[in-house]
Amino acid sequence: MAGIRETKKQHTRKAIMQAAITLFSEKGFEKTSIEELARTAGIGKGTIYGYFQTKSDILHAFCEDELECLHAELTSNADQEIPILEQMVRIYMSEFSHLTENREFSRLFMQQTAFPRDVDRERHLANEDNYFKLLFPLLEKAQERGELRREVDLLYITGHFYGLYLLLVSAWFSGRVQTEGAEVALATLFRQALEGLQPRPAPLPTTRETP
Amino acid sequence: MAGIRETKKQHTRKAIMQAAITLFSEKGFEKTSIEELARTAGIGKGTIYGYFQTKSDILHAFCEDELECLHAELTSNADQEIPILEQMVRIYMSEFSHLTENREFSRLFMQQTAFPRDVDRERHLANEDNYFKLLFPLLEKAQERGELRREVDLLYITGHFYGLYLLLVSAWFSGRVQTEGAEVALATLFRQALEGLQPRPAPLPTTRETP
DNA sequence: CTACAAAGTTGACCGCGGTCGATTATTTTC
DNA sequence: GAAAATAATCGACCGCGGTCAACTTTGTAG
Repeated sequence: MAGIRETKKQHTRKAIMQAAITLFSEKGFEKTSIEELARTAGIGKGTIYGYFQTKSDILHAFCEDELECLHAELTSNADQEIPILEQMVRIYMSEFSHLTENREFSRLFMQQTAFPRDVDRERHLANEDNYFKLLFPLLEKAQERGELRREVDLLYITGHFYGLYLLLVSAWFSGRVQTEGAEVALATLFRQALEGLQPRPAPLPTTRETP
Repeated sequence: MAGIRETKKQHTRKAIMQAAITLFSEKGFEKTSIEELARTAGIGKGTIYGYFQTKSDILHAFCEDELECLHAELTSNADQEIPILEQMVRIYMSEFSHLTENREFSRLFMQQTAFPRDVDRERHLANEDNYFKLLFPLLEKAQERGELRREVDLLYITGHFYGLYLLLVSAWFSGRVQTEGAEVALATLFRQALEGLQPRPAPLPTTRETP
């Protein structure tokens, strides 16, 4: 038996998602009401809550799809031979350019991603682990090539890049960084992180100039 | 003339803030309704909107007070002679320990701080500038002492520390970092940022345990 | 003091996100 | 097949944040 119920459920879920994509893109997340969403999907208002717990959850589901797609894209495009700096810039700029496509949308997404509610913690960690699966191999290779210090934990290295990415996004939302200047800024930050903020020790361990 | 109006306004504002502090601390931000807030402050619901534009604004006002207090505390405690690493850890751990005191509260605050709505942009930038005023002198001194590269823009240096702080907070909210482990994690990240993620070209002249 | 203008206050009202018990559709049991 | 059990759907309903036109209080001009 195919299971009429299961079929219908899948169909309804698709309908909700489709309506969400349409309406969110058309008039934005905030301006779209649940009632309108339900009407567009051809179902009752309450039904939505059988599929998603909150309005934001619908956004999340949508973003997760996007992210999955993005990951797939990155995984296939990942060129493990180019310098790690360039790899990281590419990856995070791909993400960033998704952000710029819908500002309001992305604000909510970033707010929930960076500082998730306790309820979303599990899902959030799973998402992050996916990220690690993507990044770790690249970073390991870079370690082997001698581009990254071997004694630094991969989790920390990931953290550095992600932290600087958060900074960039934050600066973008606050208007301190424009869309056009983002790539340069990110590349600069990444390069500085690689090279270190303190002066590199001179080839000859000469003493300080001024005591 | 004392100005009855001005006096009353100040008084009302104080009353709202006082009610907010009480109720937010007691039952949390989300669980406190504007109506209850108004009742507690002894005024009508609509009056609140003569003083604050949104419910979040009340939170913001409260947080700004906190921040101002924090800044004052930091400015007076700032010891410009200790290593910059330690200075930065102290400053950001002060902030962090404020966060841990009220989780729900802080989530909202961080969400709005890191990814502010366009409406709040101006206020946000002003806040950040305050931060810079606090940090820049310390960083400049560190540059002069040779602890930080002189050719790196102070804005970028600030960015590095702030980005890693964002990361830490994010990891704390997602449960990846516990409250107790935060300081060690942050210090590690900061140290790595200073030293750089790529292998140093020459060994550090300071200490060297294992060849 | 009076009349008028300006500023401040108010609660009924709106639309929203989210809940819930009643209703309908599907599956299981016999 | 019918009947019982379970799952899915629905929209009236709730409390909330936020608005607004009517109203009250304060300041000012003659």
